Amino acid sequence: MASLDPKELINHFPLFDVSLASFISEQGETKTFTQGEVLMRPGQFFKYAMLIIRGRVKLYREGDEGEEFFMYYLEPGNACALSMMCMARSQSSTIMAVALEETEVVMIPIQHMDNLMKNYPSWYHFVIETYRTRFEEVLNVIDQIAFKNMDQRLEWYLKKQSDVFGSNLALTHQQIANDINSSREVVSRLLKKLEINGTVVVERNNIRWIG
Amino acid sequence: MASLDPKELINHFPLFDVSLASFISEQGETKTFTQGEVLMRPGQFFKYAMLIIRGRVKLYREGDEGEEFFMYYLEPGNACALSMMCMARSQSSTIMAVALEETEVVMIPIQHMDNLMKNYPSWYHFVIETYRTRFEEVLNVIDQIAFKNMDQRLEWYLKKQSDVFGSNLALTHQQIANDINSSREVVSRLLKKLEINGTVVVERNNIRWIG
DNA sequence: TAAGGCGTGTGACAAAAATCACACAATACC
DNA sequence: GGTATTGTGTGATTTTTGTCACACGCCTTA
Repeated sequence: MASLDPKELINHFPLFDVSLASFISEQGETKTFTQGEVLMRPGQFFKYAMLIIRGRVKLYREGDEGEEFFMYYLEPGNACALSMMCMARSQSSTIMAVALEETEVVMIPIQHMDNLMKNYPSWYHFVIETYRTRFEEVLNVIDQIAFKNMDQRLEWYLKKQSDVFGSNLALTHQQIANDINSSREVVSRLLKKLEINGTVVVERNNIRWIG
Repeated sequence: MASLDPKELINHFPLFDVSLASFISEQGETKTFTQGEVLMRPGQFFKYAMLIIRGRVKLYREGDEGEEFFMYYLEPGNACALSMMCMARSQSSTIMAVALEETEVVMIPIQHMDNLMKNYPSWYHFVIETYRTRFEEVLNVIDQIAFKNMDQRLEWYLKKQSDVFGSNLALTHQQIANDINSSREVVSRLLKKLEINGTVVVERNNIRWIG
């Protein structure tokens, strides 16, 4: 149970001022999720706002028949926007968040929210900034699936992945197909095109993003 | 220039407490947009948070080639979530908001935000609730376009329209096609199916939603 | 090194949706 | 009333994407 150092907190969350960081380090509980563990699932009621300190979390939408659709990752310095809309009466929002690797999270109980909002301007700046970023992200996702074809969506997806993981993407075609809600064969074919095009190199279990 | 009555404000915004309502009625500027006027356009920097008092606003996403994709309506008692993420450095968010009819809006200058957040808990409850609602809405849109076929999307679209406008929808097939980013012919054919199915009655310039 | 699982490649086909071409009915407007 | 405009209906065709069937290579492990 690593104790929470205000300085380290500010390192990850530069918007926080000192008093906020020390408040959170006192009142927040840190929790470590193991790889594959679910941070958030459909219909859940939130008792904590969650800040990512270490690790990586994958957010995706679930369809009625169990399909998945990747939305974005949370990294250290991010917060889970949905967890901060915590006053919500528990609605069955079908969104899933799972830890991609071992992930350390600061959990702030919701009863502190009023206090935080009222007395720590840097907190609500952070909250608003978090919402804004995620909203933009989700709007971009809509652009892709509303206006673009599979080939462009695939390219956009790979670029987004490489922003997070670097140019070597340890992904199978099947995993990609799941993330963009397509099928393995289609992904294989489109990847081949991109390879000819020179934007990727396709290897077994690995895709090198050239751009 | 209708003066702003705190009581009327609370009528539309039941989450507001009295002190908040009177602050807003003093500091907010009311503005009336005419039909078709743009409240918000791509790349705009916000100077005001906008609350809808009267009328109706249509929000949609614009594609690179000028395509439109309908997202949701704002009605009296709603606020424009994006306008409240106003501290943002002006990002070219390609979202459009236009008045569907004559629409009255309370504009709250952003310099009051800190004060509102700090001293009016009912304000930030309202802000969070606004974000939450819109986020959910946008996630539902993603569900539709990610997981559903055109026929289901059309049905969902019509249902959403009827929630706002009642069962008589004064829409042409072309307008619908624009909103869901499809083509007129496809919409015509699917509407015919829905009519046989018994969920709508198709008339010229009008669709009766039966459900 | 043989066997089996997993990841990938590919052709043939099916389904969904977009596009093209045109007919025609309802309404608006002279 | 006649004409133009706008909205709708419908077949034929194309494009895009998904599905099926199967081959094959790589990698693990027994």
